[in-house]
Amino acid sequence: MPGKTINPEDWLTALDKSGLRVTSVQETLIDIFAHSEYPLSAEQAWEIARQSRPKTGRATVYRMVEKLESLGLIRRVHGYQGCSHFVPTLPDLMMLFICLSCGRADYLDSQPLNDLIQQSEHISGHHITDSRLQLFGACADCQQNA
Amino acid sequence: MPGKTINPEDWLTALDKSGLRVTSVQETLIDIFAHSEYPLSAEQAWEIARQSRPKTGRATVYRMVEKLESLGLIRRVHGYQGCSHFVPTLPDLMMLFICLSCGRADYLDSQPLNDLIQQSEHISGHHITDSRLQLFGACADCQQNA
DNA sequence: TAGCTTATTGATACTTTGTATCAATAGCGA
DNA sequence: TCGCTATTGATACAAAGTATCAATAAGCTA
Repeated sequence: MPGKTINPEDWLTALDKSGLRVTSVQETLIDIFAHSEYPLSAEQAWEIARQSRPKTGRATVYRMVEKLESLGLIRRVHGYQGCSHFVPTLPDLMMLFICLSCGRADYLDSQPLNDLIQQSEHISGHHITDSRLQLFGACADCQQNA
Repeated sequence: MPGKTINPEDWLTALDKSGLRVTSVQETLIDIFAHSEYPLSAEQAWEIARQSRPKTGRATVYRMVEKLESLGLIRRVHGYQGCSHFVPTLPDLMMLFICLSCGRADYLDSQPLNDLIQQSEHISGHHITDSRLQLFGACADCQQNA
């Protein structure tokens, strides 16, 4: 599956700019989310964090996940694994595809979604300010290997 | 907000056909979901159910919500109120809009979504078998009254 | 670089949401 | 109407997430 990279440095900068202190827990968690190919829940992130940082607290991870989400650095995945998993946000690549076979996430160009939203606004008369779209299926790799 | 109607009779028929026994709890819950303008959680449905049927058990409601969902009679709303709320499924009207002001749900024609999915499949090479799209904003009514 | 201030952390307790168990109940066919 | 058995309600339990608060550590100041 095609991978787009994420720079943890940028995330720390974003946290710093938001007025928060930059701590070692943050670095650990940012690293975990930035490098995972799979959507992670707070619980899963906690488990991974404790491998390299055993005393990491559970509440701390939940708090940090909340912060990262509210800063827009990670986004919630709605769907097959429940609604408690998160993936890194990639700027300008908004549409999320999850492979039901290997579980990996892929990001698709959001322009078609933007068009759809405009169209729906026009037809319905509603003013649309936000959207959640998730696509599921078999990724290109898994189709070949099947 | 424009309302499309739902026939509880059809739901009971669907339950019957699925091999389940038709019981009074089911009738109560189907009625609740079919007539609510707002997405309801299992917990909320339980509260409403006890108004007319005080001894209704909590687990029973959770079980029934699960059944109704697996039969495709209600669908989960992913978004602002968490991911535990459900709305009735309307055939051929798949795209869901939730008004952030009044909370009501509206159903939009899903053809644009189908087009989008086809387009995304073509571009990405993934095989898309399912999708979740939710739109949020201010409905036509609430825009006027603002 | 040591000290001070205060945001952040970790541990714990708690709340909420959802699931498993099982005897009692009530659909529904005979 | 009877009898079989799926469904129910009550309870206990598990999982997911939040609140509290003393201890810790970031980062400023001198």
